[in-house]
Amino acid sequence: MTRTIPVQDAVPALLADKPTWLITQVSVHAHRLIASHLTTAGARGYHFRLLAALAESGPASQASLGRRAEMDRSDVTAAVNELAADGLAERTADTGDRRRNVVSITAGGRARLRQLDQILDGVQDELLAPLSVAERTTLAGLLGRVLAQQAAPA
Amino acid sequence: MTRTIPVQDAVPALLADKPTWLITQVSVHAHRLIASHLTTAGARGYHFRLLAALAESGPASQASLGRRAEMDRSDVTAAVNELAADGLAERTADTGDRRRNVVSITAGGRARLRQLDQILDGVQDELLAPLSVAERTTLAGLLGRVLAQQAAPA
DNA sequence: CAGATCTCAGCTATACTGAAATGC
DNA sequence: CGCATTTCAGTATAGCTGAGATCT
Repeated sequence: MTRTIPVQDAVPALLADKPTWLITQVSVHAHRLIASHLTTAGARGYHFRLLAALAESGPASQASLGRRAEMDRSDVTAAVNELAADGLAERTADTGDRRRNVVSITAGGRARLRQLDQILDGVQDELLAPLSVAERTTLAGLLGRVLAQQAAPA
Repeated sequence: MTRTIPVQDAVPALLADKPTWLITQVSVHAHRLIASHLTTAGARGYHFRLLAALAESGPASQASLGRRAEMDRSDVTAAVNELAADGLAERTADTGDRRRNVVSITAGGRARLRQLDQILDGVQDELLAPLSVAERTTLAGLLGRVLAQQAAPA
């Protein structure tokens, strides 16, 4: 299997052989695909993450949303503003705990979530095109185990 | 390096099941490990990348270095300044093509490269601790094939 | 009192763009 | 002329910190 990389501009083996390099490069590629496809649809990655969290776990405070979608507390505020401005989510006061807002997904938000999910599924296919279904499962399993260690370290 | 992640704030399945999400999260984790270990040694990731490129392919122009180490042309300038200030690389004029600089690695640079390489090998072990040797090979192979498609798309 | 929440202002690192100066 | 190289200035974005106001 030959790759068309000019010899003079080849990535050093000392680098190319390291798993962290492979992961980083694939991640960069994935990020570009996602940003490109979502931008076409007028969305951002965090829009999808927030809508997914809202759809799966129901209305939530912004702090909880941030933890579930792996977003900083400061950035959730602006992101929810964007979703609300587009009618995809609603922000109301929490009558039980008046420090909090309660953010809920709207019908339009659910439709948007389905649309973005389809776009992202297409990105998975594009990114993993060289791999068979079985290989994609293997890859996801290995990555999942690496991540599990991070979430629950020794 | 902070780790939070209470159990009740689980990542939505719609997200957690996507390979791009797994890859991104592992990449973030890897980046934190690398930055943490290299900072302790007073280095940056691009220092290693540049030194590796210089050691493997010999003296090179900054443009070629940037392509090999996946760095922007603008950022190579500052990075080479840092290496030169530490005596790890030397910048001289190219007598054959007077647009170019020729950057060479020094003896100190080679020693530094060996040191950083050992640090990064340790990071690989830490990141991939949950996987067997065979599984690490499988993971690297799968990621390599995904990347190969990126470098030489259909 | 300690601690959680929301918001805003601002910081830092990274990646990239534009343009000028020089030379092929 | 087009194109490559180096350099600097500036932009955009993500991720994060600090602090204040409010509330449990």
